[in-house]
Amino acid sequence: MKRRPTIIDVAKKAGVSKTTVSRVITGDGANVREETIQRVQTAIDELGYTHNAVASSLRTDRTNLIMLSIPDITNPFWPAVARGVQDRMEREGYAVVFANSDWDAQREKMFLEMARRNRFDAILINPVRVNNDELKAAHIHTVLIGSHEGFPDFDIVGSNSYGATQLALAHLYDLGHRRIGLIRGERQSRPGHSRLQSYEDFLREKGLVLDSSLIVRVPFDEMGGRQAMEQLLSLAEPPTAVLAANDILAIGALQAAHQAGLTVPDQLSIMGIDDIFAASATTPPLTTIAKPQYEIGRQAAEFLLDRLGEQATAVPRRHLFNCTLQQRGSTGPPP
Amino acid sequence: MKRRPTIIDVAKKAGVSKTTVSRVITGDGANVREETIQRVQTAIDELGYTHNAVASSLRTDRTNLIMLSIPDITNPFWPAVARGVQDRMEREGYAVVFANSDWDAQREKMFLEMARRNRFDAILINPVRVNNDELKAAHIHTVLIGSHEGFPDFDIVGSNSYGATQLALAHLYDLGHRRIGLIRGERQSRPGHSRLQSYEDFLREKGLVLDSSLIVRVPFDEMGGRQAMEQLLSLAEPPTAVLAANDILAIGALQAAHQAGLTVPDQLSIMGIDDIFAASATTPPLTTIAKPQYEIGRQAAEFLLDRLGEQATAVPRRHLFNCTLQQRGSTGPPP
DNA sequence: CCCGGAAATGGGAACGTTCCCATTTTAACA
DNA sequence: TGTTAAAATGGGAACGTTCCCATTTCCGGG
Repeated sequence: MKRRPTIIDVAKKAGVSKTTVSRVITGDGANVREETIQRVQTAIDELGYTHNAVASSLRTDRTNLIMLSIPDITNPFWPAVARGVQDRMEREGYAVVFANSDWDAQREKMFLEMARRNRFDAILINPVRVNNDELKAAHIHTVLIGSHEGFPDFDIVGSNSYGATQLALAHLYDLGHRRIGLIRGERQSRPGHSRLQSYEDFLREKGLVLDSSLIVRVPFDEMGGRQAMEQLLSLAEPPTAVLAANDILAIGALQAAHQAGLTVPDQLSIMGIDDIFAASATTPPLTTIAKPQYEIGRQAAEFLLDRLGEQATAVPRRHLFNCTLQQRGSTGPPP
Repeated sequence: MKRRPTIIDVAKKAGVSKTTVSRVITGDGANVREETIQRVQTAIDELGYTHNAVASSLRTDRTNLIMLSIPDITNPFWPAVARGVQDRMEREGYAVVFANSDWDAQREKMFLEMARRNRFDAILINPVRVNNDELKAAHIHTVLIGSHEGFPDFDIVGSNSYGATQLALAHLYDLGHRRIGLIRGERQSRPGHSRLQSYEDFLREKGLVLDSSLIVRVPFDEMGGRQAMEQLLSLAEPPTAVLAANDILAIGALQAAHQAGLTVPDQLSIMGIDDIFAASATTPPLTTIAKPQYEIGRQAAEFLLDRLGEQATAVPRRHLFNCTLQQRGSTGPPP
């Protein structure tokens, strides 16, 4: 008899009904005598009983499982966010599990489908390709992470990426730079867009001319950053400062600059956005814009818990954290 | 009527039995007429039916969910491994989900318990604190990742970390270094141990004296690396080369060396192990030992699939990949 | 000592699926 | 056209839990 013991076995052993056992297990011990609890507990221990969450979920329609869907687990930005999510959700008895889509629309969809079929209680997602309507059609509690436009039906937590870009550009401008390159990522379409918008607005406000050759769009990884920088340096009139849409791109750019024999920041200033771990590891350490990653995760969890409670009808909320300048060594006055 | 449609609703609509619907859904269409399949399919579409994986799992005792439990999602080593796992497992219809214990024994245990209760089909784990017997007691298919000793009952996939250390030390030795520091991590006890062993063996073999002040043990993060390096530099007779147990420690060490005004590699050589992304981003880029991360993940998945098949009684296997030297700019002859 | 209400416990039914086994339909062949 | 085996379909039980509602037990006050 290899069968796993069930609550019925426990009930039999303890000489009570399965209902009583269930009450003990769920901690719904309100109406169970202390002595009975003990008896059940020992039966559980002796049999080595383990709760079957699947059966429980079937009956209750809750799994206590939350999915955190992100595009790129390689980007250290996310683990920091995840920590905030976990700390909050685990306290409420939820387990948080990662789904890494690797920028793959197919995979993102697959995970979404999985969360739905397996009745995950909710999803936290930084969407890659999926849109508002598809998410809505999934009929699962969802909170978005990232400063996305075009998702009117969902709670969103993110950072003010428009403001972050302004902050970065202002820093470079104040140092005296007037010819500033922008390295954008190809993939993360919407925030990239918002950064572009911000860039254009900034130039307009300061009365600088918009030179489209200063805007380069590349894949969202280190190699992309390198390529972009090489392209910028090959211009007849290269920029004196470069802002990359995230630190990974910036690090790639930094490497390319070194390789080209340029001294940073004396001959060229480089900035990133995010303030990931590696940003302080480069030489010179990268000036960047820090986002409150842990807090973002935490706030997203907070929204989610509201949704999981009774706030079902609440209107979609939006919380954008402000970003702060992390001034390090990769920026300085123009040559 | 807010209720989600079930196969019974579908069956009713299509004018067939629920059994037939089930056959269509599970793709077990062997014995279903093409026309019937079509009819069921349209009913499914019209009702917007979605399969309830929870109910299915209850009946079949399979969830097609795999947990990948790792200590530190911040360490870029793991995403690379994960990719190998995912690519292989998803092809077989499994979804891979991350559990990040953050070096926390409590959390690691929690996730293990969760995988068990929720009837995950298997676990891939790089154990932090959990031991052989606890894993065995969980009664769930498990494959270990990492070169751990003390887990006689499980398949293990990892890299030859003993060999990796030898390789690193040989590189430094060949460059002429005779006084080599070792930075160990505190947490990852067993492989750290194996590295220490390797270090001692190497010195013995080369007839070098073992100076215990050259061995520093610190927390497994960047700050740890810095501390360790500061400590080593404060010695009366500091080492001419330093090997760190992983790249993160090495990067911290590199920073500390810069801060102390040392030129790497002219005045001091530094090496890491793992070859994570950031290793090539430092200045100078880090010489390190590369592990075949993707392949490790892939092989682990392969072992797991065997277990999930019929190999239940197979004797535990062990696959250690060899590592290769990634020579970059952080090592050179001693001053 | 009995009564009444609260506390404790128990017995199905239900959750949505898959599997076993039985039954019906199909089609091939004599 | 009848026979038969194979193909297609259907009905109920089972998976292990929780919930509803009924029943029993307990205990203090009259």
